[in-house]
Amino acid sequence: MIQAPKGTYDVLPEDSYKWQYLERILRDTAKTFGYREIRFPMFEHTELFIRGVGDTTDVVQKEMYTFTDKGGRSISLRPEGTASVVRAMIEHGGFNGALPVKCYYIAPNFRYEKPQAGRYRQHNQFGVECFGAKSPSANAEVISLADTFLKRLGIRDITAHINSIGCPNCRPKYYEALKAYFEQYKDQLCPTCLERLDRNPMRLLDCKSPVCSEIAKDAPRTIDYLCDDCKTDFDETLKLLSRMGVDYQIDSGIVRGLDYYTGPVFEFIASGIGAQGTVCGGGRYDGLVEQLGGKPTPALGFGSGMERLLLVMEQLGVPIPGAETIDVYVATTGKDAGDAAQKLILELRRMGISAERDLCDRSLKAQMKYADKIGARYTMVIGDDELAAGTANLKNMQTGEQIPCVLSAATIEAVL
RNA sequence: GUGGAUGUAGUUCAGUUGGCUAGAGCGCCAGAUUGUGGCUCUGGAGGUCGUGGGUUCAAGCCCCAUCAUCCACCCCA
Repeated sequence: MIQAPKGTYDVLPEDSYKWQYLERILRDTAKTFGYREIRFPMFEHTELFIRGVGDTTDVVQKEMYTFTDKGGRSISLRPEGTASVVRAMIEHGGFNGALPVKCYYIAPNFRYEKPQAGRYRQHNQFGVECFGAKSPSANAEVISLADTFLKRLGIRDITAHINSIGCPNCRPKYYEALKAYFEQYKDQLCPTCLERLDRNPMRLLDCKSPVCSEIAKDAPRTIDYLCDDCKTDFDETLKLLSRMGVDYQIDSGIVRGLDYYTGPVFEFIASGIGAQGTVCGGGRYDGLVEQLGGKPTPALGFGSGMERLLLVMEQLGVPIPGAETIDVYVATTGKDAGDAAQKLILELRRMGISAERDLCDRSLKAQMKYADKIGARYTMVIGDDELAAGTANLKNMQTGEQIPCVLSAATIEAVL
């Protein structure tokens, strides 16, 4: 049997309404904040991610689906959205018009990872990017957007964890202090942390091994090493968040794994959906546009994993509206009723009323059972008697009440 | 990439220390004086026991390999 590739999954017809609902809330929220949708390809030149995401990151080093196409180009399936957005904006001169440019996307990402709870090889992400605004109010707006859609989805008890990892000016001093601190404990650190000490020291703050995390507790914190600009930017951002009613906590362990982040970074972390609890993560990346060949442009954004959002909602028991049902099921019996039913449902459908009839030549009883299972709101039985009389009963499947009704789409519509 | 757990009908699972034609609930299909769903009852369809080897008179059960799923590490959304 051929099954879906590892780390992928199917959304079946009985569940797709959940995705449609989620997407609707996300789009509506983005819209109310003045963000417009951007769409971009599912694959890009590998070079884009190497330069954009960073060639030291795990995402680029070992998780990309990279292949050579028939033209000899190195192509990669998109592992994250931001690099593509920036590329598209630079390519089309998006930063030459009115700033800020604010856009969002809903798109799948691909990473060759080992699947587990809340982690897939193809996952869908809702992402938001804001270009050309350096102000704390831009920071606050983006975080507030995330906070807003989470609330609108009914996801409570999730707070924003915020940190600032500093700009290129303050980072070197911090790195020095950080390295000096961890060097003292070199003999106690886990093997992966030892490696991180050289490659990406900030990741040490994030280690979950008991020994390392104990050591990390007293490590120098980025926020104590911020330059004046970064510090006022951070403080101002927090002030605005409080004013906007966004619950947050400062968390010096938030460091992010993509190279392009600078300044404030944040994650919304859920408990109860397994080890992969980050439901939304992002921050400022002021250097990325220039890095990819555009003119220096301040920017920030976030990505939010939609599978995880759905997991959290399920875990919280948040009701998801919109399960699909059918308005009218027309059951038939006898030889001539089929044609009449066909005509009727065609008219109903033209009016935008969803209508179905038997397609399997089944008994009346079986048709009624089917109507019940698909959640038909009303059923109508047409047989020889009804054809002769020109009327039939429209049955409310919830109450069982039957309403006599002329055999015309217009009268049925009136009853509904 | 590392570690742990698990693979038996569509699905959730039983299946004694290896021993007859492999079971149940739910779901599906069909019936219960032949024109009306939900509740109940009856019957039916549906399984290469993940796959390939091995041990044995005999393997769903034991051994090896392999694949897949789940969970954790790592990493990230």
